[in-house]
Amino acid sequence: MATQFGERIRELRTKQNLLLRQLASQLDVDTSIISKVERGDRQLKKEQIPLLAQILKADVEELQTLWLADQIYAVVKDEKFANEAMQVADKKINLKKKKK
Amino acid sequence: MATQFGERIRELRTKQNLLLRQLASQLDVDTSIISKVERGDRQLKKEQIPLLAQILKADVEELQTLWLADQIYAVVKDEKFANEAMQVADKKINLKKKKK
DNA sequence: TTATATTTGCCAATATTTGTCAAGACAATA
DNA sequence: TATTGTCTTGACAAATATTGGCAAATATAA
Repeated sequence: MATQFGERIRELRTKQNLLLRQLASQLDVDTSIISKVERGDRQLKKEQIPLLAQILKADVEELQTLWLADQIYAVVKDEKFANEAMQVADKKINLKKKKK
Repeated sequence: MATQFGERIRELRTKQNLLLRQLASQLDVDTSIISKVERGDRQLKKEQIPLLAQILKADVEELQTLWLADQIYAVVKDEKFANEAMQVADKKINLKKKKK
């Protein structure tokens, strides 16, 4: 299954008639990396997202959220108790938020 | 903040009057590793959970769930859009489940 | 104090991730 | 069919992260 992030990137890129190689060159990585990212074979590095968003004229926060969702999914995807673990993690996240 | 997993392990271990070194020896790792795991400085390897559960006479699935929750939390803990990403990931998880 | 338990910082070994390159697949078209 | 351009894939090396163990430091108890 492809990643949310990758699918969105491809969508944005093709809508703007950008070639993989053009996007790659602006991001300063090899074309193959973007190809893999869009297909969900690889994760982009978090630090590359802001520049990517800029190139694609996209909302950084949207891309960061999709990227993060992919990271979460990667961790739980084959786990039997994914849902239970998500709930436990969720509680902790919101506990932390309250504290602030 | 300590991990859910680590806190539970310590709880189980102390209740059974096991020393770090005794638990460590049964798990065949250095004492310091268990110390770090219990304090949340380190994550235990997933493969070690079944044996650990056995030693502590605990429910494997409970420990696996706590462990997984910690992995999720580690990924999102400093992220502004943790909640949004969790929601996105959640959708994907349950989509997958339906397919089966 | 002394003895024992736990914690901490550091290192080496191992594993994972990242990026590049080169070759291959595929489609459009001359 | 041969050519061109785009995209995909796998192999590899370099960079980075993780793991476990040691030893010194610290805490706890007798």
